[in-house]
Amino acid sequence: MPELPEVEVTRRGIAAPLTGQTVTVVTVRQPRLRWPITPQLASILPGQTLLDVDRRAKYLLLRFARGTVILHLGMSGSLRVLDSSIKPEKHDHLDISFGDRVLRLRDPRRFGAVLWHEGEDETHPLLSGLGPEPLADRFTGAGLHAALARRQCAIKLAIMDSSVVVGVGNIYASESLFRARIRPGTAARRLSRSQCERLRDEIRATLGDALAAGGSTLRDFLHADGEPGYFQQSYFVYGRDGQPCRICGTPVRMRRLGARSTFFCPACQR
DNA sequence: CCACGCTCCTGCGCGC
DNA sequence: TGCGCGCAGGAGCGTG
Repeated sequence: MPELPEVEVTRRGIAAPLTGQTVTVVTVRQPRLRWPITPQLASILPGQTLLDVDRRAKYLLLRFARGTVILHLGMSGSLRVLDSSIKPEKHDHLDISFGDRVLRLRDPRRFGAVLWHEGEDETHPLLSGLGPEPLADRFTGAGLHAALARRQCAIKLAIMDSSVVVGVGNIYASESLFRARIRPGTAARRLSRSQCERLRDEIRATLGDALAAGGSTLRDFLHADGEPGYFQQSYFVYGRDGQPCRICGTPVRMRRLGARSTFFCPACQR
């Protein structure tokens, strides 16, 4: 599932070949994603030039003169830049064509979203109220500590809450907490200031490492086959229930937290 | 304000 | 090249 590093790699992968290109045709084959693809997209976009591709949380923001395409990949979404002659396959729901190249969205589970928005980002309900970007300087240990002060929920749920910090999904939540040596079930408000500093640093390091690993897959965005922007890392704890901790050898444990699989080392994490 | 459960959807793994 | 079932998962949203 695309987490923030994958989304950022996707952003770079599509921005490079498409920025400055002008939309010729929009083809919607299946509008029913998480919300319907904005119906007017096919009439609005042609003739407009892609000015830039930004990212906020896991939302990709395709900038045009008249507005922004807000695009989320959900759980199974992927974007590729292909030659227009390549035929769409099952689950290829949307094409934004730029002459002989096409930006193609594939999303088998259809948890993604493609919405047209005119106006400032902050005026859109999906973008207003988002917390800090984890890789930006504005995300600080002190700020995290303050955000957690009244939260009784498990720290893992808190860092997956987009009003606290954006872009930390299920995998990297477990990984960051392992690296910060904090139990996922700890009440958020119980974290000390120094633990928050540590957690902040490890969230950044975890996402940063994944981003670095994904950078090498950029070329895949211009290929027809292979999964673009996806990269299998070797995780410390995620998906490793019962296997030895890579640091101390103690079997990794799995538990449910907010209906999500959560992994931790009972010895390394207190 | 906060917490929690529901919901969307399909591929996959499992048991038979 | 089986079939039917149940789960996983991002994140918005409604409810208490």
